[in-house]
Amino acid sequence: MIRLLLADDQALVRGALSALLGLEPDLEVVAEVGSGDAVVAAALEHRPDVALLDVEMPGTDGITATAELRRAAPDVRVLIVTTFGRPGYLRRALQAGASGFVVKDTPAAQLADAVRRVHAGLRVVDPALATDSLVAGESPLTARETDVLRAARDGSSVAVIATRLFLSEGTVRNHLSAAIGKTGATNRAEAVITAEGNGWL
Amino acid sequence: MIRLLLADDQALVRGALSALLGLEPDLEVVAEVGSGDAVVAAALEHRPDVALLDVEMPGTDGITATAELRRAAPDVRVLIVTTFGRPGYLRRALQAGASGFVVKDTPAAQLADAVRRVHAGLRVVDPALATDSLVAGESPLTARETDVLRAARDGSSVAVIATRLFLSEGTVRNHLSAAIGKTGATNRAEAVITAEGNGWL
DNA sequence: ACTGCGCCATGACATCTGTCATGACCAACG
DNA sequence: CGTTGGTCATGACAGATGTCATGGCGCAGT
Repeated sequence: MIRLLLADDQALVRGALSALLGLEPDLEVVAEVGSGDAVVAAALEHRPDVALLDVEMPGTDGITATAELRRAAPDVRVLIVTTFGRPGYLRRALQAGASGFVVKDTPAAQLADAVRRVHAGLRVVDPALATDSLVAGESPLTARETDVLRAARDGSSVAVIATRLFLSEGTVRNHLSAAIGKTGATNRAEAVITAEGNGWL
Repeated sequence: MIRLLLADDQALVRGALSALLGLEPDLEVVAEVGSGDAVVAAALEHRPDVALLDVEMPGTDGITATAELRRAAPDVRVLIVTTFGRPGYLRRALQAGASGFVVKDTPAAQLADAVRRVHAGLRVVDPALATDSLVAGESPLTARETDVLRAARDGSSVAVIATRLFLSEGTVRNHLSAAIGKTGATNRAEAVITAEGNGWL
C-alpha cells in the first residue's frame, strides 16, 4: 500500500484526485490539506510515502513546501502536480528536492503510474517540459530586479513601488529597465508577463 | 441514473471529477471533452441529463458553450464548475441559461448534491458569490472599451493596440481613459486587473 | 590589491500615457 | 424632431515611464 498526501487549494480538485487515486488498489490517500502551511504537520502525523503538491497555493507555495518537507521528513517523496508547466517551476521544484513534476493536463490514467514511479525512487518529468526548461534557462533577473518586478505585478506606479520597497524612484526605474531588457520586453507589463510565464516570479 | 457530460481542459481534473462522480450510485459520466467546441456534438451524441462545464477553456469558453448547448439541446441542464468565482461569470452564465454555478473550492461532497439539484430543475448558486455579483453589478464598460482593454492585456502599447483594432492612437487613448475611470483605476494595468477580476473581459 | 558585479542613487532626456476639450457621425428613444 | 449616448478623431498638455551616463558602496573571486 502506497500512502499518499494531497495538497491542493481547491477542495473540489483535491477530493476528485482523492477519488481518482482511491480507485487504485495499491494506493491510499491518508491525508488532504488545502494550503502549503499544513503540509509538513500533516506529513509528520500521517507518514505518507508520497506527497502530491500543487504549486499555486495560499500561504506557503508548493515549492517551498517541498523544501520544508524534505528537511522535516526526508523519506517522503514529493510529486508536484500543477496547472502551469512553467520552466522555472520545474527547475526550482527539482532543486527543492521534488522527485516528479506532472502538469494537470496529462491524462488521468498516467497519474497513478507517476505516483508508483516516484515511490519506486524514479524521477518523473514531462519530457517536453524538461526541454523547455533547458531552453528557458535559469532566471536572468537579480534578486532586486525580481522584487521590483513582482511589486509591479498589480499595476502599481513607480512611486508606489518605491515607497513599498524603501527605494528611490530612480532606483526602481533602473531595476525595471534592467528587467525589461533582460526579458526582451519593451514594457513593464510585458516584462511581468514573460517573467511570470517562465516562472521567474 | 443521471447521465453526465464533463468539459474541462485539464485532463487530470476531468478524469478526477469523473472518478469522484462515478462513485455515486445514481450518477454516470457518459462523455468527457477537453474543449468548449466539442460540447454540443458530444451532448447530441451521448444525450446527458446534466453538463458540467468549466469556464476557462481553449476555443469556445464555457459560457458561450452553455448558450450553444441550450439552443441545440434544451433538455440538457448546465452546471458551471469553475476556478474563478468572478461576479461577471456568474451573471453571464445564468443569462446564457446555466442552472447552476459552483466554484472549484467548494467541498467535494457537495458536488454530487449540486448535480442532483440541477437535475431536479433547481438552481444552484453559491450565496456568497450571488451577493458579490449584485454588488459588482453589470460591466460598466462599453463594447469598444472592452475591446481596447482586452487588447491591452498583453502589455501592448497604444500604437500596437491602435493598429490591431484599426483605430487612431488618440481613440485608443480615449477608450482606455474611459475604462480606467470606470474601473476606478489610476492606470491601464490596474484597469485590466480589476476588469478581469470582475469577469468583464 | 584589483576587478567584476550587484545594489543604490542622481540627473537629464525622449517617449509614452492619461486627461481634457472639442467636434463629427450615427443609432436609439421619447 | 430633438436628445442622448456610443464611436471615432484631433490637438494639446502634464505627468509617468524607459533609457542612459555617472558615481559610490560592499562583497565576492583571481
